[in-house]
Amino acid sequence: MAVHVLAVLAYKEGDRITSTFLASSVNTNPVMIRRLLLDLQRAKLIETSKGAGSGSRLSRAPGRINLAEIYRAVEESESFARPSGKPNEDCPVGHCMRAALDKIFASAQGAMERDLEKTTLAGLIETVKASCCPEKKSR
Amino acid sequence: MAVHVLAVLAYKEGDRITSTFLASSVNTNPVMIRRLLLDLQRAKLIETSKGAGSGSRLSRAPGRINLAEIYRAVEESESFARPSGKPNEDCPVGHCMRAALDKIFASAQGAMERDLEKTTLAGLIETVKASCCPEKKSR
DNA sequence: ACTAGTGTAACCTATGTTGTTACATACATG
DNA sequence: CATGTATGTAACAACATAGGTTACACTAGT
Repeated sequence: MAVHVLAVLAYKEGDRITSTFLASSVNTNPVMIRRLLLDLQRAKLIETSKGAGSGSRLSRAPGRINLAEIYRAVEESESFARPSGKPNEDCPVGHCMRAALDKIFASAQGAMERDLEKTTLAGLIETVKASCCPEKKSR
Repeated sequence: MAVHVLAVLAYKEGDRITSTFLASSVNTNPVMIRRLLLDLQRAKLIETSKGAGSGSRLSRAPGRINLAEIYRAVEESESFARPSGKPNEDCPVGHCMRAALDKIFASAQGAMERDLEKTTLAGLIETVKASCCPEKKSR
């Protein structure tokens, strides 16, 4: 969903878009969008200004933003891979295993992000345009 | 957690272990374990027999089981990456984007699994033994 | 000052996950 | 064959989490 928002921002490159507009575009409500925008701001992917006539825009060209960055920007607040964060160290082996697994899993996640880095926001948009929009142009 | 269970089974290689034993080892209850074992059976990672004096054991040597298999065995029933499965196709671009994203994400997940394939259950256990157990040997 | 917008908190609801109890079934053993 | 042990599975409560809603303070352009 973060990607969807970024894609809209990329589409209207340079313009400041309000969270209300984004919300209706992604079909959710402004608050969810704003919560998401905060993450993206922290990741320096967008710039947001306050006050009347303001909104958000990309802080970089869509060709210089890759999907791994977006993933990271939202992933850390969604903390995947740690659903069972029990400090339940009843057996020492379990705790050691966790440490070992964390390392292995971090490596795997690294591999995944390296793959995501290969796609930029601009590239994604082109793919979308090419693969789908010709079929149905209106609406 | 699935890995934890498999590790115990690997540790007691060949023996049939009851779900009750595994449950206390992982500090959960037998039903959770059995639910997990069903996934692992489907993935042909373990064999389980019914009746008295029965239980589960690995169906292959721990050196021939890699973490990607385990991940796949449990992941499909946990269906990660599809949390927002809304059929909410209010805008056509959104639907196309989803398709494109699915492809990209599948690729990324593939990269991750390829990384996980590099570690076998036996390898993991060795790592655990080497990195941790020497420090505290008892309990 | 007024208005349009963000940032943020409090709260509710729906959904999923975990834990628990219960029971039918299967099988090994005496 | 009777019995005890273990799995498979369903039903349900307890809990955690995500998503949505409302409300309100604050900021900046007009």
